[in-house]
Amino acid sequence: MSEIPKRYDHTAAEQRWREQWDQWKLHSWDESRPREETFVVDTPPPTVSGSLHVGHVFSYTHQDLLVRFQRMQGLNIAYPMGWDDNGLPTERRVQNVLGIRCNPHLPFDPDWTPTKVEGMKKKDITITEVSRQNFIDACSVITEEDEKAFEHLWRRLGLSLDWDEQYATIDDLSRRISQLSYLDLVEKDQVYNLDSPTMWDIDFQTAVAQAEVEDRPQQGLFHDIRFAVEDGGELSVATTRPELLGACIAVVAHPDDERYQPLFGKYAITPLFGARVPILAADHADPEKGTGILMVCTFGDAMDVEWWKQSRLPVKQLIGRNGRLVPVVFGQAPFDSVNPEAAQAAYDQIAGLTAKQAKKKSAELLAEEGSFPGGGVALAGDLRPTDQMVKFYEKGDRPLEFVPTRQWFIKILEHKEALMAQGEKIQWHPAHMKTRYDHWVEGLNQDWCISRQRYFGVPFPVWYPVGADGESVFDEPIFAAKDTLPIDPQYDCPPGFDESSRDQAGGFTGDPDVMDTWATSSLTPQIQSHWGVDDARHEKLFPMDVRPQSHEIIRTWAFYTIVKAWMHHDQVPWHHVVISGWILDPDRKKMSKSKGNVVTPENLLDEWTADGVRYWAARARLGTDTAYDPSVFKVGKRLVNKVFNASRFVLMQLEGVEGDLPGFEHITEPLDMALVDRLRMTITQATSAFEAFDYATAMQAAEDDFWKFCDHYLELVKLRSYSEEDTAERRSALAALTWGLKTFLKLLAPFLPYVTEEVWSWAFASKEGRDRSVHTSAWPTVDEVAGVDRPDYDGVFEAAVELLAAIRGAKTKAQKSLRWPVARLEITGPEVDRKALELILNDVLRAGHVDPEAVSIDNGPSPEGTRFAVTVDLAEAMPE
RNA sequence: AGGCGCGUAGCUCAGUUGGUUAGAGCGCAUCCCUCACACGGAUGAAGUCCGCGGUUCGAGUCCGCGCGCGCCUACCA
Repeated sequence: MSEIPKRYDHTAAEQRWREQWDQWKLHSWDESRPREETFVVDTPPPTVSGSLHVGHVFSYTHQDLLVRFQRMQGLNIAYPMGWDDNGLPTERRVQNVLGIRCNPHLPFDPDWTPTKVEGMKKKDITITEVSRQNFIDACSVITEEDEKAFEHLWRRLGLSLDWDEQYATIDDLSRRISQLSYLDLVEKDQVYNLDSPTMWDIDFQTAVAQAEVEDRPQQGLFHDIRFAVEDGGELSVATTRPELLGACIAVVAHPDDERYQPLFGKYAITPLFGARVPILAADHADPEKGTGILMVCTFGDAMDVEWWKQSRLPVKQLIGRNGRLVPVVFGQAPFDSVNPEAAQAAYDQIAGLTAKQAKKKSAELLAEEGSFPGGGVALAGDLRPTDQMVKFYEKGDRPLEFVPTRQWFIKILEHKEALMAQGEKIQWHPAHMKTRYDHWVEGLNQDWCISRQRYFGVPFPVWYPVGADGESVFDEPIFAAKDTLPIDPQYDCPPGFDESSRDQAGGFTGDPDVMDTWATSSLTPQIQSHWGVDDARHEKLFPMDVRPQSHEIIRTWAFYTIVKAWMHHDQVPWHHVVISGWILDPDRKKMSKSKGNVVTPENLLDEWTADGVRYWAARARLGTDTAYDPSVFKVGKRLVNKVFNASRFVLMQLEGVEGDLPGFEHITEPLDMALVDRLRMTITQATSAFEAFDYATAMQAAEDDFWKFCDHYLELVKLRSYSEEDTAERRSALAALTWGLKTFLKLLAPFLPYVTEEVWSWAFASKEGRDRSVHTSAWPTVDEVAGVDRPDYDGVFEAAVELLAAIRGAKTKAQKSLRWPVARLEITGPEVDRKALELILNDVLRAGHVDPEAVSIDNGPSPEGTRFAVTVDLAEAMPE
């Protein structure tokens, strides 16, 4: 046994164990072992350019707790680390830090090296355009620093990740597998490209998918606009988007709406632009809302898009990709007008404006005399405020528009049932999180748009022929061969072509878009398993056991991953999804950087120890959002200290022992048997909780019993174990202490990996094999102590605790030290309790400093809720 | 507007299939340096289990209706 320090220096110990674990390769996946002995985790790759905050510490600790339990079960752990450096956050960060922009049409420049412009004045920075490959290289330079920060924190926190298994979502392997996935879906006819109105962010100038859209409340203004009816009369339309009046293709009311039934089939004439538009019946018109009749524009909202698709009416697109109104010519299809000159004069005043500016200007024009056909004012009454929900890109600042563009889609709408069935095959923890998945799948209304008009990302491995007329033939894409991946169609040429025919009539052109980042991160299981690259490895890792993640990305990360695994493999990607909650600040809002309420994790580790911080995370139940409460760190640190000191005490008792530590066959004293019996229950509870992924309950069971071990058992057994003589009584104590401590260390090891390993190394570690580290030692089972008898009566431990508390209470009330001797102790109680008490009476009397001669025990009633009535008379004075 | 979850001590949270007198920690109060630990320990005070109604011998727990909070979906005339 090595020298035991008096105090726990957590900083030094943590560092020492980190290095030792690395040296032992304790967390490495063993590729040679079979799948059934392996536990595979689909680790969430953090967005590396995001900030590190306590939320990360929280959820990554949860994964690690489960992993550590499985490792102690003897399983081979595959727990890799991924980095999400693909996509907009990285693109923006790299642009800002290096002062560059990606231009995928530029050739790769092997001599270019990134230079930081951070801290320079804005006017001194000249933006350099670089090729996509140079941009990707620059990204890896910048993200490397961010990854270092994560890795440093993760290591300090004691996450048992396999650092030899890392990937990044923009690296060659990830790009290769993303492109392979796309080509596989092309072969399976699950992907198509289409020129159609799509949700479009005017600032990022890219298409976005349904999952990336969020609704935000906005205040809109109803404009009541008078339309003339061709055969005479008029109608009034209420709209919040008067700037789209020129895009109006029809006016619709509900088929049952008697007010408008006489008008169906007639035509209306729009004010200002004099367009002749049909008046039609449509189910989506709500008679209660507005005036009950509305204008359909291309495109004001998703309903307009839906209705337009089945209407066969032309598109009159006014909103451009930059969000400004595009120039159009009135009098030419589709912008026909009964008065082209007036229409053009009106439109020229709003062309080039943003939608917001055009809205205001349109209202002014509509309020002018003569704006209504044949004289009068088209804008009726006052503008009326209305609360509306408007679709935004989740990262965007201005509302989405529907703009016709060519995009790639994965078919998901026609697979709702199958995807729902896949959700059924996965165990969700907690179970109610599955309803979020179900709701999302039920509510799908668009196929998955996977193309983005950005520069930094995984390109589509596709080219298009360019016809003799110079137009790209999008219906005849040329796909890359799978064995050439990853490719970039901006540099690489399709088979049979060379660079000279790029973008030439009769030649080819590369697809300019990149994939949605989810198209890559939906493949994290396949990236880790090296699907399509290393079949043997794939078989050993796929499907995985567990996907840990948080609940807000069920509709994206979980959903898309399930989609891909089903389409590629007809399998679920993993058998369990484990959902962590959020850390909320005291106002019950999610902690996030933008709200300025994040706490830097490294300081927490310094102050409260890594184990203490892990304790804090482990206290939160699965899937439950938890208020940030720093007082819990203190409790964690207290537990760490307690483990250290209690262990020191136990091992001091063992100091004189020759040879092996006493085995549990020496456990003969009733109190010691009672300790073993308590631990049987604790082992059972902790194990079944962990098997259900409920680490919080597992920890609570271990922690509660450990405190009882310290506060009660150690106090009771102390004086018996102090004895110098080698008696059976003492040997029983030492055996129980040894086994008890060893078991508690194991039960607490997943939560407090550092301090338990430190203590383990003093007494229990072997040179080789699983017992070298507590973290690979076997998780305790009740079978180990099958040979230890139970005490003859129940409640032995509880009876001892109750009597000792009565003795201590008397001393505390008298404001005496707990060592103060007891002159007389009278105990009365029912027979069954007295029998139990008698089994351990000597231990209690020793711990309470009671002379056995001063005790009387009688049959009699005890007060409600107690076993005994106890009278304690203290001695007059403390003996010298 | 639908759905999911939640509402228990000043605070953060446990509370199994309904079953004596509802628990823990923090905080608070009083006390104790004791040969593992004062980075410790002992003892104690503290609750209308959100409200109303119902089922039941019995409800924090089950059912109904409200109220409040969070989230997920839907909602751009």
